[in-house]
Amino acid sequence: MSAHDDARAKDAWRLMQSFVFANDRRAEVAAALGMSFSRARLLWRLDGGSRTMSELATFLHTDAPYVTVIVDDLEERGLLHRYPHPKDRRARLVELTAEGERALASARHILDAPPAGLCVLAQDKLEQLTNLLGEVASTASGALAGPRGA
Amino acid sequence: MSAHDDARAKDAWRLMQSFVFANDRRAEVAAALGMSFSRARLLWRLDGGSRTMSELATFLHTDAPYVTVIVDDLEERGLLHRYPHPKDRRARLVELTAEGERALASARHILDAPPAGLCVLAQDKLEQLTNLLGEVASTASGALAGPRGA
DNA sequence: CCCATTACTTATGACTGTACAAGTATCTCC
DNA sequence: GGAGATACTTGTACAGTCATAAGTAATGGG
Repeated sequence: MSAHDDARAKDAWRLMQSFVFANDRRAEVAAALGMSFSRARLLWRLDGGSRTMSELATFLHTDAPYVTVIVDDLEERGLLHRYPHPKDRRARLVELTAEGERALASARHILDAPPAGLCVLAQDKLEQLTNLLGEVASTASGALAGPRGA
Repeated sequence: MSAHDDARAKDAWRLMQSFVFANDRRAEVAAALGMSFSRARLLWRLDGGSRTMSELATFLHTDAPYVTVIVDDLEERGLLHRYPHPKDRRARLVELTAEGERALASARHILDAPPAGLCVLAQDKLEQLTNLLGEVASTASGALAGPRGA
């Protein structure tokens, strides 16, 4: 890749990063759910099924004791519950409650609202942008799971 | 705007947000500088010239007492220094030291490195993406200042 | 069978960040 | 000229984040 391409990738990255940071919704999600964003991210991870405590620790990039604290808190709020692992009696599984799913839907609703800057783009350009971003995403080979915030 | 456009804007936003979150560099910046990301953001704000304490408080969305604490810390590390306002003896101005500028350059270097997913895009597509993002940015009428993290 | 490892929990401590109260010094406007 | 507001600082309390140490219970491989 030429220096020109590298400069261009840098421009694109800077524009993208600035735009996402300028339209940061994490505080809004945290406020709407009445919890920190990292708790919301844990709920997000439980979308699609149960997880073990250690898997949640890996996902959140944190140590097991702190996951215990977070899961305690969310369980106390009625958003998830723990239950024994069917095969490994050391392990616990965690799944969303109905109320947790509602909280998650609320968070998704906030996060997914596109900023004004995107909405006013011409239809053909919006389609182009989406296709290009889709290509970037598939090239990055990352599953489009929930966002990873601080 | 039609429902179709709205759905398309949503897709673009979701792809963009996921990509930026998946390539979140704030922890890396914090680790490299040995400080929290909000301290790094304060340094970023001083790029381009001095600011008053109250202006920094506004920028960081925090109370004045905490800005005092952060500025105390950064001054103690030799990254910035305070000096009296020439016209308002109540106010203090804050500016980067040479070492603070070096720290800022280091942070910028980390933040600006484009993720692999962008670098492998074809040259013509990369150019298209950059142009579209530039249009989004100018439409959003937001100055491309430093990123705003949590 | 036993030991090292794993899964999770409890306890503790440090740092980050928010918020409020109260203080000093200064500015501005009536 | 003085009262009210502003700029910043000091102090305090609290919540969140995140780490380490040590504990119990269970697993798996030698």
